[in-house]
Amino acid sequence: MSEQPTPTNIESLHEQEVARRAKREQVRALGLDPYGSRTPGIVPLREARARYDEKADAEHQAGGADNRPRVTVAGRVVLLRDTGKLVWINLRDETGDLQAAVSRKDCDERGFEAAKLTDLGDVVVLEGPLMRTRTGEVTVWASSLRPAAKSLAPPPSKHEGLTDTELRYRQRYVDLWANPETKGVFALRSRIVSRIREIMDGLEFLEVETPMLQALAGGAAARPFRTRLNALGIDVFLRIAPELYLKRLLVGGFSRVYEINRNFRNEGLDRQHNPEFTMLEAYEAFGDVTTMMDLTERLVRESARLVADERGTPDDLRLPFGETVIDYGSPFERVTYADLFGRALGFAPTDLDRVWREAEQRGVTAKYARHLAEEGRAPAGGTLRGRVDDALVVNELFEAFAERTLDPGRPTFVTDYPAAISPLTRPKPSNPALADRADLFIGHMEIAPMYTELNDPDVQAEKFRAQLAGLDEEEATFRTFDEDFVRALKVGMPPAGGMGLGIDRLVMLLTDQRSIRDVLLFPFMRPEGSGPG
RNA sequence: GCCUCCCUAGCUCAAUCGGUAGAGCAGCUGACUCUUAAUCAGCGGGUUGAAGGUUCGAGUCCUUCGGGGGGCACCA
Repeated sequence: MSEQPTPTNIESLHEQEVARRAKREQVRALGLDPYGSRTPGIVPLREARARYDEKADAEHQAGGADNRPRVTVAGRVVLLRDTGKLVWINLRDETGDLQAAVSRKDCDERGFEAAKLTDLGDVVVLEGPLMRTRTGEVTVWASSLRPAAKSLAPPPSKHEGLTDTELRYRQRYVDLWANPETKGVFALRSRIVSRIREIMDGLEFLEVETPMLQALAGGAAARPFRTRLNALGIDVFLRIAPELYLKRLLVGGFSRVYEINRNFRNEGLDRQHNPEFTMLEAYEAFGDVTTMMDLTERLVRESARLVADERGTPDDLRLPFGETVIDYGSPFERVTYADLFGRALGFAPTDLDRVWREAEQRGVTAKYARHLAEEGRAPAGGTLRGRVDDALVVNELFEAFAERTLDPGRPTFVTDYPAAISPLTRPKPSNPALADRADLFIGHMEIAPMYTELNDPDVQAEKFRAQLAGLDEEEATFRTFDEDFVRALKVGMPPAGGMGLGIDRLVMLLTDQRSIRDVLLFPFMRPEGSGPG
């Protein structure tokens, strides 16, 4: 046929693909299309198994009338046992596995011949009555079999599946059919996101979509991806956060908005970071950090409940994550930033002499020295104090030594963050050095920050300016002052609470996956074959 | 970007101190109408990620490159 590979081509193919191509031709010679066609009435395998009728089967086996339910099923061939005039085929679809048998006596002739030409990994359609074998296995006893998709690729080990992590990520389409657990993770992810949408919609939050292509990449402190808008001849950025647009909607009069969508950050890749990741961001007019904490706790607990239901233990919201068990059922812990700092370090974050001494001893200020040196502003061997914001150094100590002391099994809100590291957050009226910001930690991961949003345009403008002051040239190109956002605040934004929930990390926790790549269908991978050879 | 470990047949894995690459499954040929990781008999399959180097001899040691895992840095 026209699409047959040339001889030189065929030599380059692996023997197993050659064999499969030959069988595909034999299927065509039978007058069957190896790639199938529209097929009505296909019953999912789990449903087919459920339709098995014990009485009808017994009646038929006793020589009575054949009232056995008949089904049409389709699936990928995951096991194959050819005993001559009887071929056993184990099918798999997204609902599970089911056995079928194709006998020379009971199947149509072309179907039987096609069964003999079937390989592991092929997709086939079978039709026939449901019966139980002598060993008790519910089986579709085929009256017909039709090919639906010839697989030319040799399948992974039918026993071990696909274990090579690189192949699992690069060829997710194989991983998904060969390792059913993988499909389970992504099905659960989908249901978790649906549940979150249900809850948000039920609370009358309006789901919106805001720009992913932005002329200014604001709303967070991260390096953006830069791209080009040819029509206007300008550079634009993939968003690092939707925050500044969602807040504009509060100005416009929407009182509760949320968005579940992708953010892009041009940073490192590791077990908790992918260049694109999914966030829920929500804003509530006349809310504050505490209403957002309540909302976050509810979203996380209800998501955990969904997973617990799935596990068949709906009343036990303690779920495993690696070696630890996380308790989603009890009220989440709350601890202030200063208390946690003091407990872990043994002195208060306001004791700046001690902070600087410890920071330099413990080496957390080294990177600031390096940065200043790179910019040629380094004080030769001198102290950094006075040149680096105290709050940044406090936070270095906090992240390096305090965060890790949190109990990974108890979801915990850390509250009252320093105002200096929270530029979009409203300072606490009772203590302007602190911000009305909280962060939820679970399993040693930061899952969600929550804020009382800043809505004074003058204070916002001042914070933007302060943030821009110390930037190098490269950073300055994407951290431009967002004039329009300040203009929006001048129009007047109601007081509001806001939050961002990292969906991928939440799914990691709830599906017990230690790598973000295991909860992303297509995690970012270096392109194949880019180098020499 | 840095450190470190890994890459052997289609898949999953072996190969002692540097001694001339094996197994199971898959594939091919044959047998088999209740098997289910089917079984039985036979057969083929490798530039050991790539390129250099050391050595009488390299899957094994060294260098560079590619890809991956883990860690650091950056960040959520």
